Amino acid sequence: MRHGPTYGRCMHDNETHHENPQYRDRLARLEKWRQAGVDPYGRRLDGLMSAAAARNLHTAETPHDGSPQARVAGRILLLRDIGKLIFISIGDWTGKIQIGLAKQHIAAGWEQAKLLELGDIAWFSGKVGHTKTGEVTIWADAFGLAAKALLPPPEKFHGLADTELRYRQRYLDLFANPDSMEVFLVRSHIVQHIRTFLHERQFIEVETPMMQAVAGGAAARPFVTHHNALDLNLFMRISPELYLKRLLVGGMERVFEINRNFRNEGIDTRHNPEFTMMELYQAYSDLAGMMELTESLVAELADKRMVQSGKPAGGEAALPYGDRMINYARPFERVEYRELFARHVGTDMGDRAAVLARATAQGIENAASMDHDVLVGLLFEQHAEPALATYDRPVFVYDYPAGLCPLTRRKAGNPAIAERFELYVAGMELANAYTELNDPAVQEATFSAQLAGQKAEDSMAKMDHDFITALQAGMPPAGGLGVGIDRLVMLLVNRTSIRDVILFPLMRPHGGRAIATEQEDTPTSMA
RNA sequence: GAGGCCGUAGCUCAGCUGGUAGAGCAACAGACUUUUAAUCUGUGGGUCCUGGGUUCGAUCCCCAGCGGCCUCACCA
Repeated sequence: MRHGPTYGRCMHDNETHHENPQYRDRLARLEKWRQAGVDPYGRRLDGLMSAAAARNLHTAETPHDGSPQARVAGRILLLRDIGKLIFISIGDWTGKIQIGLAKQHIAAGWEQAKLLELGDIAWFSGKVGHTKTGEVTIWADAFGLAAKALLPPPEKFHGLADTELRYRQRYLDLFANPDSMEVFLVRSHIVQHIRTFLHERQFIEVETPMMQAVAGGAAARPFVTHHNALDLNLFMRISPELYLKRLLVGGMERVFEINRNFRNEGIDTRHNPEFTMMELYQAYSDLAGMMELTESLVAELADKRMVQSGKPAGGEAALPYGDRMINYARPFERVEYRELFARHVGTDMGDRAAVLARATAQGIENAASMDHDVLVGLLFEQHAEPALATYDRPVFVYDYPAGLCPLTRRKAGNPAIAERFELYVAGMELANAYTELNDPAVQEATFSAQLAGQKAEDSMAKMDHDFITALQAGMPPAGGLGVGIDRLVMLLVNRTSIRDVILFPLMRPHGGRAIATEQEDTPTSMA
């Protein structure tokens, strides 16, 4: 989209729409800068200090008019012109700092100082002092325009509240709403900490294909795309699992990947079509190893967050989420799938007759002809999962019915149970782990059974023969773990919508489906 | 995909049983050398999401469409 005269909903209107007068006023002011010999779109600035660093230069001994010199740059968020003195608050991604522009100190540049307006990006240098009310202030002796803003910024006190504009024009959200900037800075720190955590445990980070001829490793509908030169339909991956396991076969004993998966499913407060997963595999480990790893990682991250938000480390280990508190103190709660099932469904999950009766009473169609474990899974979702939302601590649910986990090793001495856990926090599935299946014959059989049970419209899944070949070459016994990064961030920064922790969540384009369809018909290549 | 709620000035929001739209901030003109969402005086600014319908008359009622949020379904 080109420069428009306004934000948001009207931006699809073209030149027939009259221009926003504020846009014209700003264009006129841009011309004044040019007439003053200033390029309103500046160049590289050296020797800059962050707003936070500049503020930290100020101490109890600092005199009013300041002593240490600082040079800062940022967006003008507040501007109070009181005649021969202008107070400006600029913001950068470390926070805000006040600038004092006094006519007596600026002299020749005073005319230009009066040209500055809200939203402009500017730099200032001067001494760090304070006002008589104690506000830390850079008393500027030099300044300049770094970039002219032609659009007026959102309201200075309320920020940008319109959720649609916040997601579609995230750049506005980021500079107008400091809380939103904070979310994404914290997100970056969380991901960085995960990498450090895993590197310390001798994992290496890898990248595996996002475009796959066979989309495997999870039960989900994939997106379809096409490679022109090979004239080949490809799927966007729904999981990196089958590739990461190939690396175990190759001898990479501890691998992880933090990257996007794509699932062609619905969108809601916990689901975005593209989402970020951390997936890892550790040779010679198992479910218990994954549980220890997950608990350490999540508890550490929660602890870091508590320290960041000013709570003493080692105290009450709780973080707010929505209208409640989640307590991340170790050890997390552990509960067996079978026990939860019995508690909330009311029968033993191994009791075929009782399960069937319960399912029929529930109104599940064709219950009698359905796989027993699938029925168990349905009843679990209906009764036990909602109960998990009431826990105020993270809960490991472990030992799943084998029929629900085709890529998982069966429990020693109990082939009906798969060595799998899911970690639930505030009712959300946050992590998922397994003792991996490394027997190629069993793997092939479970794949086949899974494919046979698939509905026609879902059967984009195919047998991944090369993966079976890989297992035949020998994969070490291993533990595998997946953690939903977006959801982890949601929990740690207290946002109940996944769109608040994804910079650019998927939005229907303006103009609706018609435009999307037109684009579909357009050739995708110039060649 | 289904249901509920929503779309009003650049931004944040009011707008009664239907009578032709308001505030704050922002903008424009002016005053002001320690403000803190600065203050004070004055001025301008609207396709009330779009298109139909009902009505003497629609921001308001009805229908359809577009977009958003929430709940549900599929999924993690």
